[in-house]
Amino acid sequence: MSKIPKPATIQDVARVSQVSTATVSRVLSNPDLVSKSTRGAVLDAIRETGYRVNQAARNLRMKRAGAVLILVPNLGKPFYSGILAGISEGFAGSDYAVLIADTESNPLQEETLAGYFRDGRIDGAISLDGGIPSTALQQCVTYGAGDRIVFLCEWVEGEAFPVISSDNAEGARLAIRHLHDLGHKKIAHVTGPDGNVLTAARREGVVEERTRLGLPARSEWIIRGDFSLESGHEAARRILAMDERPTAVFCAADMVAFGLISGLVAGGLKIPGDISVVGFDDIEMSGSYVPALTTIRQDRHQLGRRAAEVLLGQLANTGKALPMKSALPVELVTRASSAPPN
Amino acid sequence: MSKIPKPATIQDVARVSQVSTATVSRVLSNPDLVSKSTRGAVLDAIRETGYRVNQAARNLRMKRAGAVLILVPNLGKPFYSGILAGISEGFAGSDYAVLIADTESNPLQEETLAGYFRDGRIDGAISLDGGIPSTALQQCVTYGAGDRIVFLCEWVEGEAFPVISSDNAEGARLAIRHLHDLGHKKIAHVTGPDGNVLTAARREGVVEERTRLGLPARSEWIIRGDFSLESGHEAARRILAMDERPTAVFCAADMVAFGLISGLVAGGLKIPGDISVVGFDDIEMSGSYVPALTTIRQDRHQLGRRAAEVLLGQLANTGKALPMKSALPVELVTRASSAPPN
DNA sequence: GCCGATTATGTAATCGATTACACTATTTGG
DNA sequence: CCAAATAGTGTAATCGATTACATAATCGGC
Repeated sequence: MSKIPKPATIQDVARVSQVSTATVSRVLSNPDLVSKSTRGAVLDAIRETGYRVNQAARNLRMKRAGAVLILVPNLGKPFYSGILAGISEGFAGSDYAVLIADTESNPLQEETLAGYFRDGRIDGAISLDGGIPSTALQQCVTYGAGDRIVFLCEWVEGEAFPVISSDNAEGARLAIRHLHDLGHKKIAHVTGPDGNVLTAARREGVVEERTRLGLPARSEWIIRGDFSLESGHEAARRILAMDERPTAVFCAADMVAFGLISGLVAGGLKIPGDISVVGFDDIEMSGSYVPALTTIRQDRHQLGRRAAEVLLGQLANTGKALPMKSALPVELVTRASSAPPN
Repeated sequence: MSKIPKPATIQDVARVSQVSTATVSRVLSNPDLVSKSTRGAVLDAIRETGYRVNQAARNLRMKRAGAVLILVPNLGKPFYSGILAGISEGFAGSDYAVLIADTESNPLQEETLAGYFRDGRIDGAISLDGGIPSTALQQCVTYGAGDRIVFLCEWVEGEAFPVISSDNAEGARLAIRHLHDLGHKKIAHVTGPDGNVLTAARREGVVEERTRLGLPARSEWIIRGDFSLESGHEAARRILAMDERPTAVFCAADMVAFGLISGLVAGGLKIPGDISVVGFDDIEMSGSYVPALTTIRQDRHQLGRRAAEVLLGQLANTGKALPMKSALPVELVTRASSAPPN
């Protein structure tokens, strides 16, 4: 039996450094209140004892949960990985634990989110899911959590929570402009699901830019999708059946582009020879897909970091909400799936 | 200003039901010790006050962390989503919070994992990463956490922790047998990265079954990959350059199969016409890929659940470790990417 | 009808931190 | 040189649960 060294408490540190626990606590959380010499002695004692603060005790006393919850629509979508990494990084320095919940596999019950706040299990939340019911959000507000919820990428229309997202409309415009610059005129767009805020923003960008550039618009060139591989494949079927095929397609997500490309290829078309394809997101696979996908890059890592920072700010400021919407820049990444029309 | 109802404590419940806090506590954690009538009164009071136990207080008193950590090699890989869902589900009933860490984006420092245990931030861990250094694991053992670590899918060779995984060798055998049954004789295998336990298990299954069936083996038909799309693509290049091409390829992961297929198609081959392809994992995309991928399905949800159950068992049993290795069955899913050779 | 076992409940210590308040020593201002 | 302000530290209450121990009541056996 090896003996397990039991962790040092603040009492131990106080004893070793010959001060009260109050002073030790102050050294940790408010060093300026303590004289330089005492502070040195305490820090030495901390090093000597290997003391680490017990979060459960601190949380209890401070009436915090010491945790934040991240709501992800579907962990399986590669798009979210970089974002989660960014979020983790953003919270790394803090003493908050990061909980992750998949809202698709574990559909959020109406009162679940508010329940987490009520039970003091979380101090704040970041939602990547724009599909949270308003009623659920209102319940959180009731529990005073209204200023500790941040939306990331997606958001709920009509609710006043801070939102960090990419400049979706600009991304769409960039994609259209790129295709236009290559010489394309007949440009189709595969959208996301109806009712999704990203779908709306990107579609608007498409329509706006297409109008601005004086490009022809046919209603069948706006194809409804749902961000999935399948929907891209379905879009390919539709396009193959069109009398007047577009020469380029901008997809609202990379996954859609993959489905589209394999569908078109299966239908005998060459990419980008016959049809150019542009995606959105720049997920990891996109660079190594065959053909490598031209796409709009979202800085997923940065998005995550920013959301973490905003939430940390809210948690620190005992002050009130700071509702705001910040859009991070996006970038066109030109690869092999787009080329001039022949 | 709406007033925020402050949460009821165990004291409130005690007052309302006219018993001591001790009794209330017992009703919650050890109902049999309390008489039926008192129990009823307490439960009524709990309902009336809307009492929820404060985890921070409970954890402090019980010297637990109330959390478990899941170590995931790369959250971005679609393979992990179902597993995480299963794990969450497994812990749903318990009062453990589930923390998730991505070991690739946030490489685990040597002492980090042990540090989590030492600081009482976690009670247990599930690792999907077989690349944890033995030294780090030994440190955990030092802190008495040796029987609260469970490996899932991957594991560390030579360490005595419980392992839950799929029957990898059997999966490989199934794949080879399937191709053999279709009439293939020249079967290649794209492996995972060297040094990975899954790579080894699957390769052994391939070699074993190929031998058993008396199939020819050429060393160039074992192609080293790394579970990535790129490595599949690279494998395609190699195969295209071979004098004696295999008529079927079994890939150690679906992602590899996707890369392989697109590479082969780009090289002018038809799948499965010229070459049949079988993957491993059955990730979400596989069914909707074009062509739909024949693959070995791992029950990811079940894997996650089992790991959660095993860890919960260890956490409940104050007893000692129960090192064991359990292999869940796998299943062949026949789709469009495999067919008889022509 | 008495004694020990069993059942049901209460009292109070405890987990390990934070912080209001009190106190002393030192500095500042007039 | 004294009152008031400031700086530095300690005492002890507190956060909200669990649980060892004490106590009271009930039961069964002989």
